[in-house]
Amino acid sequence: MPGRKAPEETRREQIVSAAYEVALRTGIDGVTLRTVAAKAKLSHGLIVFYFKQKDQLIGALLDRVLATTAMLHVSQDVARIPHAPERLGALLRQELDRLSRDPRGMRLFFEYWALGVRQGVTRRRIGAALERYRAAFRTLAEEMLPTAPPNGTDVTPDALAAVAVSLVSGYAVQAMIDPGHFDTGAYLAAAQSLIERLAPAPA
Amino acid sequence: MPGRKAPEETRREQIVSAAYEVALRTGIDGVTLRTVAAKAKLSHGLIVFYFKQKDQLIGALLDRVLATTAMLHVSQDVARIPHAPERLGALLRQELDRLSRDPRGMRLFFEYWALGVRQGVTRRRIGAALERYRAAFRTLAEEMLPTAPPNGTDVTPDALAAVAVSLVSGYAVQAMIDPGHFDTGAYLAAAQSLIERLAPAPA
DNA sequence: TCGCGTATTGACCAATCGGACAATGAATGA
DNA sequence: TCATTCATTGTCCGATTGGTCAATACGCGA
Repeated sequence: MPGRKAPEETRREQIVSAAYEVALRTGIDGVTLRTVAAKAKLSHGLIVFYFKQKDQLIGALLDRVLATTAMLHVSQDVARIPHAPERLGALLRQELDRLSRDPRGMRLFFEYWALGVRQGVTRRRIGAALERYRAAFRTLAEEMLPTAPPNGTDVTPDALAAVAVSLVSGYAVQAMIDPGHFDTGAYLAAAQSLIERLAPAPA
Repeated sequence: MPGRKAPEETRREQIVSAAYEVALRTGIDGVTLRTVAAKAKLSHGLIVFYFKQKDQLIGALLDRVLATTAMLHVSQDVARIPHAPERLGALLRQELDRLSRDPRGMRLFFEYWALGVRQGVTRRRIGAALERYRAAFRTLAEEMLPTAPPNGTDVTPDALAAVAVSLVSGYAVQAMIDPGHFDTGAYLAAAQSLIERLAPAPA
């Protein structure tokens, strides 16, 4: 039953969505022209029609993965917290919660990350996404660290932001592989305590 | 040229080594009966002879990956440092250095990690390896944290060890994907500073 | 109403995969 | 010395993959 049906740009999005669903269940390896076509209820020839090469579909899928995984959204509730370190701690909690609720996206992120280590294009895009994610934390970090560090040690906002990202991704690595055993509460408490200690006395 | 040549157990090891070399270059996907056979200069039929299923070869390869990646070896030099937090900091530096020198193993670790999220057997083995790695840090953490936490906050040794693991793996995630841009020195300094702040006054 | 362009299909192809298996040659014990 | 054992090879097979392409059905402008 060929013919025109959906507006052009929607088709691509529909296909990527199908690919995303497949990838969430079976990983990048499971994303095949035919599995995606089946999920989208299209012929696999059509997938090739819109994405000339499979790599282009995988590339388009990366966009969605990064958008849903490596994007930091500071909620209103968090933004209202006056004490900066506490705000950072709340943001950390929010991210860990998000990871706990839906770990599937993070797995895809790591799969792409492994790909990116060898693929120049993928690497740059993931690097940029990580940098954006870090930058969001850096804004908070700058408010937390006055020009003169409290204890004489030099903790730059940049480095603090990187540590925050490590705390998030490291949590995923450890907790997702062994959800029953890992003590999320204690982890979060320790992380927040470390951050709290870094700040000058609360206003 | 069939016939007997190498003692039985050596063959398996030789094959796994070949598989490891292949995997370091091309990832798990690149590990194929034929590529491994070529690297080991054997026929691919022989690989099947020793590992009845390809999964068993992949499983055996995981052992090597975990042994070379998620294994914490406390060197003599580090062990000699008297001040506990400083010792932990040195250990952190050692691990980051190790990752910088050879990042390839870590990529394989993450590939297996992504596999493990869905494969029960793989998951348990990676989880156990991570637990061992954490335990090594926990020993140090316990020496650092007296029964009564210094600042009233409850940072358990377990949680501190988990944070240390996060700092290592998080470093890999961020630095390996963008080696030129990431400031390793500042990161290490910040991490060490955070740890230092946690300890009671140095003896 | 009739082409025209194009979105869509399904059949087809070569390559590659994991795995099965008969054939073979070397070492070993009697 | 010879038969037995088994490590080793290469061929073969079915399944799956990414990709090509002719055929086709549908919407739209004339």
